Amino acid sequence: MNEPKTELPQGTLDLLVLQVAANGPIHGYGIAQRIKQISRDVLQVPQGSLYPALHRLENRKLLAAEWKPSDTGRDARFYRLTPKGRARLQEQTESWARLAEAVGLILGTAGGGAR
Amino acid sequence: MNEPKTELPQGTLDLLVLQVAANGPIHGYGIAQRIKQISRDVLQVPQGSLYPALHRLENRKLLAAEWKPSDTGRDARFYRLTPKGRARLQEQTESWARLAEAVGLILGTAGGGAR
DNA sequence: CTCCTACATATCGATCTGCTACATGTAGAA
DNA sequence: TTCTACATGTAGCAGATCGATATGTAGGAG
Repeated sequence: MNEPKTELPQGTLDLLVLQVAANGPIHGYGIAQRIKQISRDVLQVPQGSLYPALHRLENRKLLAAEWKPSDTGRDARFYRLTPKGRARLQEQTESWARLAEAVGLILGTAGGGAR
Repeated sequence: MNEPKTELPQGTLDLLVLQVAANGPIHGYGIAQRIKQISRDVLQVPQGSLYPALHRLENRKLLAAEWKPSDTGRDARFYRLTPKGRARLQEQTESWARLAEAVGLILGTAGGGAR
């Protein structure tokens, strides 16, 4: 009934999109599907977040795009990672790891740090 | 030289503050110190983020505050968790766990999903 | 005496980003 | 015909973090 809404913290969306795009050319709609699928429906990316993010990443030359027919025959915009994007993905991934570890440390305090 | 700047994604700060405040009354400055210390200097909370966050949390009745002299004798504002704050902390903690797991799944894709 | 650092709080404005709602259009199934 | 899946896009709002700036005390270095 009440599925908890997991909103994406700032910066997280870029990381996810870059990672998914790193696995080969894929269009926006597909990116959203994959994120949802791989995360077992935990992460759902609304279009209003997705497309602006894609445009952002393209403007910053982290992604490159071209129009090509999708599986269904209709034209879609396929994105692939640029070298710059690949570098950024690595940075972001490390940054996320640091953050996750640090937050884990703080949250671990609850049980009593010394335990 | 270039220490990587770990900026706090939206919402994360509240979680950290609530958690630290859960360990007993503490003033703002002390909260920042603790977060920095426990995270081994990975997480540093600027004043420009900290105090607005504290006011926010107080307005929402997640924290309660009172003026008391600190260890050094000067007056400081001590915060403690309200019952509502405790509930929120639990929610946020679970939410964070879900998010961290989901992001982990996506990032894990790099090595080859099936593996 | 003066300067600098640590303690302690606070606000303002810039900036970024994510979300809701809305708009467009095709194709196939019910 | 109506509804869903596919596929992209924009406008405007809401929310949060950050850097810069301000105030004031106390103690140690020079």
